[in-house]
Amino acid sequence: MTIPRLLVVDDDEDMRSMMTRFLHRSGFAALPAGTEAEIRAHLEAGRIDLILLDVMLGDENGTEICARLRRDQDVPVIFVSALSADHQRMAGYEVGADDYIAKPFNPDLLIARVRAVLHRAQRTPSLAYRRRTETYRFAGWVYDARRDEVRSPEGFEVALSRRETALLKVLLANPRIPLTREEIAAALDVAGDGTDQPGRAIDVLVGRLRGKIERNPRDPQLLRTERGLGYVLATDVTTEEA
Amino acid sequence: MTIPRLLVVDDDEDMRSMMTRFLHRSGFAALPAGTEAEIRAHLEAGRIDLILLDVMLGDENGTEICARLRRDQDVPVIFVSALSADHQRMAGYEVGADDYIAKPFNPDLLIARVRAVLHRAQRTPSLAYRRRTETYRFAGWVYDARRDEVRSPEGFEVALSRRETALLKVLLANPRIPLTREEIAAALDVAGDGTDQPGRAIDVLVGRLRGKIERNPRDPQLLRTERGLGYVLATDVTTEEA
DNA sequence: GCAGTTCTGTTACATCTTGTTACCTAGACG
DNA sequence: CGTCTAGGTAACAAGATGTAACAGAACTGC
Repeated sequence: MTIPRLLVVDDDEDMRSMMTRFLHRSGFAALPAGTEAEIRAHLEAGRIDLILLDVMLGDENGTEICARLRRDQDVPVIFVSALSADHQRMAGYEVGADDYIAKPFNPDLLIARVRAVLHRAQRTPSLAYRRRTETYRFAGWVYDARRDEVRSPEGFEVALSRRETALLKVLLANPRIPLTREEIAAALDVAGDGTDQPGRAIDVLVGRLRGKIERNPRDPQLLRTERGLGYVLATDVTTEEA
Repeated sequence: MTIPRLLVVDDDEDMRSMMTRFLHRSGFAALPAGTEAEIRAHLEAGRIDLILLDVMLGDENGTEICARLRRDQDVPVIFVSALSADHQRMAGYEVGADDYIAKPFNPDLLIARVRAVLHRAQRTPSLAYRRRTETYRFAGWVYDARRDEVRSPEGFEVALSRRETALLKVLLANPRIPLTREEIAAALDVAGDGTDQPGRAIDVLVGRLRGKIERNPRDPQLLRTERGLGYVLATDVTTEEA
């Protein structure tokens, strides 16, 4: 079972990054999107398991977007909105929403409801009555989250620093999805204070992780560079519950 | 589509009949139940599409019932409860609920949420997403899109830059079809801003790719020039699904 | 506390990528 | 053969990325 891929649609950058961060921490892949065109592009480009859709998108309207999507897409949609009156919720369900969450929301509750919808959509087993994923495998490597240890394909244990481990987790939560330095930094700095310096910390961190998990760090096969964009874990990841 | 059959589990007779009435009015079959034994009897006796489960059932506890049901049943469950605090909701989702509705509730909203869960539960779990072609072969060369690597007929891996790889992909997608510089540029610049300068970037790029995949770059056999028109990949291409 | 070790961000410089420019060659055509 | 034009490509420049070296922070064992 691969990691669920969610689309986070919100025109507020802060809200989007906040939600993305929480989702990443909970083991989801979260892709940002701002317009209907971007949503459709993502749907065509690859598997999307669920869309978190803001109702008020500047001049756009989330419900109308959802209604149009529903004409040819059955992807699960959860509305996230500051409009919490019953008739507004009703409008959401009428255009085919799977759930409707009022802002401000409890992040843990959001995650729980995302899991519930995903479970019902039969794309991922609900983690509710199962253990949280504890083991990730990729390209022969194994990351055991419980023991917090990494083993190479040959079985040797590789010591990663805290920061390197955090980076690996972020990547494992988003296999094959290019992440910008900003996204990575945001996911690493859970207490993101927004003071994002334009330093090269992420580059150096990536280089250090490469030095430990790449066969030939000068020619990285796993942790690839997306020039002008960021980095991507260029392999599939399988997960197992403990 | 037959009429959905719901189980209404509540120990309060008034609440039960009220919910049942609303459900009937909305075209559902609503069966009352009060205990776990009754629930299981119904599940075994016939099809049940969804359970509306009160959290506080006298001396029984709805969440525990749900947790036990989940061991062998995947029937959708919506909790209906006067307990609306976040941690109480979380507890509901943790035992596998599909939704959690606080009392008192708006009957129309209840119906809408029932419909949403039913829709999601009854949808076909197909939604197979098509894999993209992963391997291209041409004139002995192999381009593995998954690994993003190119191998010469002799088996050597050839390192292409991102831009060169993109060009190769465009050509592989259009074998034997001459492409103008404008068409190539448009295909390469996904975020085509329309500002197409008449520069020689494509010519130089073609030259660089030739330098890597042509036996004799001065006498190109694969990436031919169509004088006055553009360039063409002068070979057949076979593709394989992963 | 304290000294040694490890971790992590910054900096500086090397390297890689890619578009532009300038100049050259190959064909076309008379 | 001379001229003209499209195309080839070396050289350059700008920008992005890789990484060694350094220093302060954090941590460890005592």
